[in-house]
Amino acid sequence: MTTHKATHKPANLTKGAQAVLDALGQVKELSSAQDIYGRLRQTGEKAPGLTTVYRALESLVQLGYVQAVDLGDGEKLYEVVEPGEHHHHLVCEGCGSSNHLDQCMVEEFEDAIRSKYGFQIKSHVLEIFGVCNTCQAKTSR
Amino acid sequence: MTTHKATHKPANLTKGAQAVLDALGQVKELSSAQDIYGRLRQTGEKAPGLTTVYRALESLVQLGYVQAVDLGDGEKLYEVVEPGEHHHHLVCEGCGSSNHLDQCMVEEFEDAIRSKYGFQIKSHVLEIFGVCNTCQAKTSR
DNA sequence: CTCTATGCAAATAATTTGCAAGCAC
DNA sequence: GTGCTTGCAAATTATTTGCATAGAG
Repeated sequence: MTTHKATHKPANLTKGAQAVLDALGQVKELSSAQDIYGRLRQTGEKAPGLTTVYRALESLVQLGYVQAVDLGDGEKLYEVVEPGEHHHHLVCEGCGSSNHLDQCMVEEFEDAIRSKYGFQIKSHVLEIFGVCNTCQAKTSR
Repeated sequence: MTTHKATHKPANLTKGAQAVLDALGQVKELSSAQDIYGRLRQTGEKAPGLTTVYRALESLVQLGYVQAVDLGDGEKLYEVVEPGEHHHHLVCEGCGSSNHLDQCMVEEFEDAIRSKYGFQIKSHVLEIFGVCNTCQAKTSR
């Protein structure tokens, strides 16, 4: 499986969007807009404002560089993805960590759904909650 | 094996919760807390307050009579389900309608995920967005 | 100069919380 | 009376918008 791993060099990005993308690229965990804003404030001295962060995220999502994830707790989370890609998470209720599923099971069903319901899939949301390996050990202690 | 298909008669519900459950049972579409609140105000003369609606929904979800759905647009939607059940939706971006998937594809993967990632699934979220049959016809016009 | 990007403050919107009154048993 | 339920208003939180300034070409 040749995943043609060519991380498109982000271009045409505003300064703010670039800063946000960088900040987002430095963390492995999902981050909220406010997280990013906070992180930028600490790191740089000339950090973009919250408004800019929101606007930057909006365009980055639009451009496909960033994926938005909504875990239902009132704030959206973001993470960097390969342009056009997307993925889903295993969110641990114990430690709050989230790992990517290396494969999107929904796509396997797209054809079936299309033919069964006559529904053409444009996008989807899939997040799985539970207890990760590590936390299972801790809990059963 | 008697499939004992007895729609558990909701008991022990507060007046408010009962009203909310009734209102929710009368609509086929997903409804927001505010929707329900509005509907209750119109219908009855002695309608519960917004606070009560929120609190009722919270307990109904807890009890398993109602399922909460978050489509990522900032407000949670609710619908009545058989106690303990849950299901996912095909949400049409054209007309906003949403239909249930008659089967939860995620459950088929639970074992695979458990053994592959050592992750124990407690719950999950799956919503599919696209264009329904009807709207495809309209759009291609 | 002209246009887009940015930032601050104010505006929204959904939901939650504090607290006093109402009802059930 | 005691305790759970309710409702109103105020508080909270995330996000958006108005508007005026700063920066790029």
